[in-house]
Amino acid sequence: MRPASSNPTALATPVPGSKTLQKGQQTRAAILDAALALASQMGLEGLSIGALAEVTQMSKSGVFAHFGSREELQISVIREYHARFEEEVFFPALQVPRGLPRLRALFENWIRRVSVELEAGCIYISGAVEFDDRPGPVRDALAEMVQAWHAALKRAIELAMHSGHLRADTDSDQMLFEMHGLILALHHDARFLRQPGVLDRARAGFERVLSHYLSPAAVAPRAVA
Amino acid sequence: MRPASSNPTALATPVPGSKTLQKGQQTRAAILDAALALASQMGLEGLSIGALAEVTQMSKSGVFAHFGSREELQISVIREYHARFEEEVFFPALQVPRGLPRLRALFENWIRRVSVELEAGCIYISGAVEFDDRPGPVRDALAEMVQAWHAALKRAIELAMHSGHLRADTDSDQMLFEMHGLILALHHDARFLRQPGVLDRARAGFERVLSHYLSPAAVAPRAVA
DNA sequence: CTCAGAATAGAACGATCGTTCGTTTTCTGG
DNA sequence: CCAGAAAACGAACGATCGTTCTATTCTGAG
Repeated sequence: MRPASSNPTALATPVPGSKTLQKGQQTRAAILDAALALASQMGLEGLSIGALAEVTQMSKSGVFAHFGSREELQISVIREYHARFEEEVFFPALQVPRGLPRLRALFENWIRRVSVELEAGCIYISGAVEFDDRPGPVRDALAEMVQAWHAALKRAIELAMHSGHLRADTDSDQMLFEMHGLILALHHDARFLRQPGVLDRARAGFERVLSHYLSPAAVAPRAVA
Repeated sequence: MRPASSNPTALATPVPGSKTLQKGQQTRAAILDAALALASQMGLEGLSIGALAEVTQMSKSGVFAHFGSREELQISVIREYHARFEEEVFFPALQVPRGLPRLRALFENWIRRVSVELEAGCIYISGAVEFDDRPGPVRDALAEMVQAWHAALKRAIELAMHSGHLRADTDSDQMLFEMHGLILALHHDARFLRQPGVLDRARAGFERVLSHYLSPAAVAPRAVA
């Protein structure tokens, strides 16, 4: 994932085989960082090279040269967001015991990511709306990332089924659909309607979803519910 | 609501007091119709006067003159969408007996509206994403309409509570939150991910939500559930 | 039929967009 | 330290944006 440090021998001197780039990748990362913030606020379609140049104190052509086209810039932003999303939501949950605990951790991390972005906006969600009618490589890249995340969630659900935490007849796609709905409603009410306390509403909704799919064996150690 | 026909005496001859406009309102309606289709596909931000002029076979300034500004055009589109939404989703449900049947009708109409728009897109949803970070009159108008719709739904939920169909301790805001989530997930999966069969997934989710909030007295006449 | 006023057209404006090109600055390996 | 490459700049392009202004066409009431 990391740009150049994948080769442990590459500390200061570049690897012979690799392209002799250092400063380039560095400013590219800085541009991408600003682009991510800008796209989170203005949307992927609202992301303009001129505004990006102004923020990064560079010339338009200087910014442009790093990506070759606006489309490539948008795709790079999507990939960068995906990497951060993984690192913030997915990977930490892997250190939680599989099954129900991990599923809970995934949802809690997801919720926090969406609600922390009260001033940032989730690119997965805004991008889905922006590109649901625009075919092309940007839409393809976005859909690929979203589907990868959904697939990971589905695996976590099925792991919880096989662990006996969730009912064996659980429809994992249906449960994922309902979880996703809670996230989207949270995003909508928090960001657009500016409603306070929606975070707990999403949590309560998740508990209600869980209470339906929990296996009878798993509810026993818990309270009356 | 209707522009000029609110006065029953105004059949062909314009009312003395009203402005003597006929052709104007007519082409304005035609423009608005095209604008609604265009905004549904490209988003409210993607709606451009130039493209609108091309579709309606008019000049840019001719289109422009009907609204005075792009913002006013966007707001007019929102209002027009609201009127159609009411006519398609809300009003028909009023002819269904209040309580649970009406609530079911509201959700079913809502679902259909969102899924019929597989090639149109719900402006409430896309607009919420586009304007969640852009204050101004457009956002205000959009938020007003969305909140009015949510308030209507909340009233329907509380009517079902008072009718004894839903549990008396139902948190109507919470239930509305979960219903809204199902709609948003349906919109996302159908329009962006192009998944087939998500309509039934939303219906199943709603039945699950209902099964939790249904009053014990109301579940009796139904099957084993 | 006429004629005021509404409705539309047409041209132009400044601004911004993504992109191209040639030059200049900055870095870096030998 | 120096040559060559990489990176950044600056100016310009054609296109499109919303908007303004003036002129033309159309329409409907007296």
